[in-house]
Amino acid sequence: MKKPTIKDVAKLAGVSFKTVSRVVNQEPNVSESVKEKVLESIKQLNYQPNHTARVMRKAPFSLAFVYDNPNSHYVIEMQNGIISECRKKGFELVIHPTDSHSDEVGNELAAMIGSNQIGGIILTPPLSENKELVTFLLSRDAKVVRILSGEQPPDKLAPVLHVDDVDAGFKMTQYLLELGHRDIAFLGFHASHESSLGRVRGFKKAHELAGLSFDKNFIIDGEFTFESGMDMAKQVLAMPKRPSAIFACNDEIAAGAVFMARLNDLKVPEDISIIGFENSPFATQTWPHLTTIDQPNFDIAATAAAMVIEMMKSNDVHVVDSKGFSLEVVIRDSACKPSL
Amino acid sequence: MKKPTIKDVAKLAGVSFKTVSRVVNQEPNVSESVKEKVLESIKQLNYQPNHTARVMRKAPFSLAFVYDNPNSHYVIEMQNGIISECRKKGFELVIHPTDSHSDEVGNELAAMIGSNQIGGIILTPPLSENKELVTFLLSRDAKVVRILSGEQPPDKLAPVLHVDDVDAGFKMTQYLLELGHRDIAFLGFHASHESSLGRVRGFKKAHELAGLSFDKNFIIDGEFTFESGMDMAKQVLAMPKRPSAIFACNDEIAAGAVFMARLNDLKVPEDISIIGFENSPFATQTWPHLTTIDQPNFDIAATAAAMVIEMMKSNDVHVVDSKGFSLEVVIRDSACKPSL
DNA sequence: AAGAGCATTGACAACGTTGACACAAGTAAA
DNA sequence: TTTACTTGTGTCAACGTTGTCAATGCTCTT
Repeated sequence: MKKPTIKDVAKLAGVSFKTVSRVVNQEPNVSESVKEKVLESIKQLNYQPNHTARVMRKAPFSLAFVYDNPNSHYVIEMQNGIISECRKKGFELVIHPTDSHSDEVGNELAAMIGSNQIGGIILTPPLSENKELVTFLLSRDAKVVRILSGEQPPDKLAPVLHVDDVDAGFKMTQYLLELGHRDIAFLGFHASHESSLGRVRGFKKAHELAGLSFDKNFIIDGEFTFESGMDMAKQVLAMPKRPSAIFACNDEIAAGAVFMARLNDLKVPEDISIIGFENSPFATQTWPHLTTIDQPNFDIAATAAAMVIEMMKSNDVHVVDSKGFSLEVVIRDSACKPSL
Repeated sequence: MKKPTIKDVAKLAGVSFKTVSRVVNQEPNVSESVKEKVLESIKQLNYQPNHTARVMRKAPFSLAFVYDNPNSHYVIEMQNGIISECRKKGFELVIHPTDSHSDEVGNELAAMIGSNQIGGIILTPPLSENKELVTFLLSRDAKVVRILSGEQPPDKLAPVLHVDDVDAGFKMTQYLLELGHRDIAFLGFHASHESSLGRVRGFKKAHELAGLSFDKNFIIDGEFTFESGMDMAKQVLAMPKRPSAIFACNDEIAAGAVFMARLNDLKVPEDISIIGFENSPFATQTWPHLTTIDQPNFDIAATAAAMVIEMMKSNDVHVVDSKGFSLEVVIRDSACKPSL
């Protein structure tokens, strides 16, 4: 049995296929009686408008989510956020994992735009930091939304969802300072990592504002991994003046640090407070549960999707404004007042 | 500047647009000289065939990956496997997260099939176990491939990729028995979870084959989470006759068990061996690194994708056969010979 | 040299939809 | 009563491809 087309419905309802099209698209100027008849026929034949033909006459109903991120939790949260918005609006999501070190991304995306497969693109770091890429995509008529770390959008090229890492780092540090900690180690400094830079900046800012100095040796370089977290914690715990708290740049580092603390017979948080960043599953899969910063990835992604869809619908880049997201401290069990 | 169409290319090259179509589709019977001219024009105009129009005349070039799984690592690995295959074959992936408890899945997918958005579907557990759903989708002309746990495909409805959990459970248990363990606890029995059932079956089989009995009290019910792992380990460690090894049904459980062992001042693996299952990032993000079973999710997914694509291309369900995957033990540092 | 056969190319319809426009009938304004 | 506008409906072209078939010209038989 072939799939029914609009013409089959029209024949059954005894009207022209254009009238059926009108009913399907909820256009005005269809009499109640006819509309009813048509809807009846649609149900009877189980008719589904052909999405492809539709796209051909209108614009693409798909957007691409481009990522280059080893953190599957992050990707899935973003992805789910985008999808939830797409479902609401009747759009489709095409995912595009990539390697940001490859020059191919731009061309691949351009090809998808050019072939009408997608109309919009959501870019995450570090791709979203690549100004050339954005400009190139824009020149190809893509609607682009970027998710970036930073207090403010860096330019006016395309709308940006900026996540305020400085503020988050500031809040978290302030929380630790208020608990009474004075010697806080920062684990996970990474010069080429925007988020890391923002978080240290907030870390410093909080100290300055409180009129406190901090030991530069307490800022440790490292990767965003469990193992690097163990290494960095090892360094820090071996120092003559051991910190009373550890600010880990993400939850994996924090989990590694917690583990290393235990290996050194230190209880968390009684002997040493350790906080994370991201509120990933890790945060509740380690013991104690991590006090951390919640990054509302799902919401950010959903907002980004809503923006691109808006831009695609109105065919205008300037229909939406950039938007900032501030992150909040989630208090759990891995930090407390320092022991005297 | 509008996107160039096949007709623009034809005009520039001074041939009919049908000839251009032939060149683009690499059809035979085009003279070298003409082909060259056309390719030149294509490059000059930066022409991209309109994917949508193409789909309308042929069949859909998209397949759906349907999942209902809280494990983001699993989802991402599958997803990446499918995409890698899609890229090679010029297909597109549409992801469809869902709630298997909802009755909507079938209708949603049927709508996507009906509207020509997708042609094939890859189903993962527990959705793939739902025979009604499969039958329904098949009746809607979908090409379906299922990924299931089990030694053999349960029916001939649609091709199945079956992962042999019994064999894997068997191998892992055998490994522990060969190390010399005689009291092994099984953490994570779950009556409605096919994989879990298979793994226990292998666990029992290995004992039987070795002519050994096992303590039924050592088979503990629980969820596939870190916290449940802690709970179950707690139960088992409190038993009068403490096991010398723990068979955890997945890596999260194992990580929870490792943690609980440490809380009880037991060294892993010296005092107690703990093995995982799945070889997720968890396995190397806990200390010691977990001896576990590797599940080649990426390969399984890629194979599944290749199958669906084959079925879509030839428009025949019987063009591919079901396929079994056997899993292998990955030896790391969390299991050793029992102390005497 | 003439017909058969093949390689090359083009004209045209078709896919299933939407948009532009036409037309008939009904309704309000003159 | 005529005019003009509104409402409901239909006809047809168009979107950018691919499939069908016909036309051309060439080579190969005999």
